[in-house]
Amino acid sequence: MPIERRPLREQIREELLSRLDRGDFAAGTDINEASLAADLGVSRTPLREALITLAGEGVLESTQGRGFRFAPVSRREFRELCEIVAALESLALDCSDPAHLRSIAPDLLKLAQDFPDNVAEQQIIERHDDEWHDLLLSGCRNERLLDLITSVKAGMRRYAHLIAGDDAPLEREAAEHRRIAEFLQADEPAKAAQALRDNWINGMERMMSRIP
Amino acid sequence: MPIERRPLREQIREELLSRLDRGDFAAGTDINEASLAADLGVSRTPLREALITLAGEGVLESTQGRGFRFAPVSRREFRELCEIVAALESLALDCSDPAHLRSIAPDLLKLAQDFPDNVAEQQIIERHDDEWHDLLLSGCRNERLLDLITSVKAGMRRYAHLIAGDDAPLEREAAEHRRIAEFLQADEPAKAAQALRDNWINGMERMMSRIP
DNA sequence: ATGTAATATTTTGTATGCCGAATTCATAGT
DNA sequence: ACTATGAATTCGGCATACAAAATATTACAT
Repeated sequence: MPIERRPLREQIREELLSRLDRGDFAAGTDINEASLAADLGVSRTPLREALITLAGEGVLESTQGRGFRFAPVSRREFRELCEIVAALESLALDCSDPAHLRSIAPDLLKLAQDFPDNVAEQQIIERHDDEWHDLLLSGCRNERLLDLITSVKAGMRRYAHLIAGDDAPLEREAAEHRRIAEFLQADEPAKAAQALRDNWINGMERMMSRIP
Repeated sequence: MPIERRPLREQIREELLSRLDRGDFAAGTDINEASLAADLGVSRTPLREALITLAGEGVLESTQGRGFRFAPVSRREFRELCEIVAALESLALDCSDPAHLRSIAPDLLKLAQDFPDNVAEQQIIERHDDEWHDLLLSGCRNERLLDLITSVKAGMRRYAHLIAGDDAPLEREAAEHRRIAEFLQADEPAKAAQALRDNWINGMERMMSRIP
């Protein structure tokens, strides 16, 4: 087996993102590099490198002399992010091979149907949703676009833990996923792309009330 | 006057990008951190921070143990970037205040007409083109989107110096800009957005032959 | 008591140093 | 002559050390 050898900065970045998912960090509060580095068991150098990448992705803010802090959440920014991801994922569908889309349609349908069954834990649901979108975009031939989508979605993880509870929206989410998959199966990619954009906009509106 | 106080990493990033515009760096060749740092008169630390940022924007690549290199150019990647920027700028138009768009239309028209006059120097032309697009997007209310566009365009700077020479494409570029401005003046934002997307796709095709 | 100035402390930003991995060059064996 | 193996060297990754800025604290004056 090939043993894992990746830069510390990447591992740190992922650790910070997953802590973010758990809602560990209070938005807007400053990050103390020394204490966080000690907590993670690394030195400040790779930590700062991770912080800088996260700042580039919009997860963090920084100001001269005051270091980094988790960017505060806002309805406005969440709307902006959703609009962006909607456009990007829609473009990704356009860049995909229609034949491939048809071939994955059954799996997408199946995944969408499994959705409401295991509403056990929050983390599971998010994973499930990500998995669905990843599969949807798996046929996209625009590599740069996929990277970009991943990066923008990282900026949305600050909002992830706000979804907790409330099952009703999930069923609608699943219904919309089914709808998209059906369009793909029927070989109507344009309609699927439109439904995908709608899905993001609807999901945004469902979230809005939960954001301060 | 408020004296400029910005992190070194940002100044370094911009210096590297402007060197890129001048075609100073051969794509694909490895970067030697120590010598580049010495050349810039800074230490490796802020240089690496700038390199990491640029890698996040797709300007550089990095592999474990081999450090950073300027990502090689390819027709494929250039097409991918153009498709992305076309979609993003189009979205930015959608997010703009129609009234504001109408109000800047005359200026956009004027700028587009000035275009072919001063074909003196390459740098001037690029600045001019950037200025036009910046003005076009100046009414966009999606801040995150504007940042993202800036970031993606940074990744396109590797292709900038390939445009040198050849005036014919520039006139077509100017004509397309005029067309977009006219749609805005006529209060037809949807058609303007379509023309903008066409502009990027056409510009891409004009460039294609120049990329190895 | 409150505001301000001077100082101390904390924390970021930058520089330097060390270690290990990766590449290169040399040498030996086929 | 060519490949393979090992030594030497270069270079990136990470840690540590230092410098500068910002914040907190205290003393003093009004």
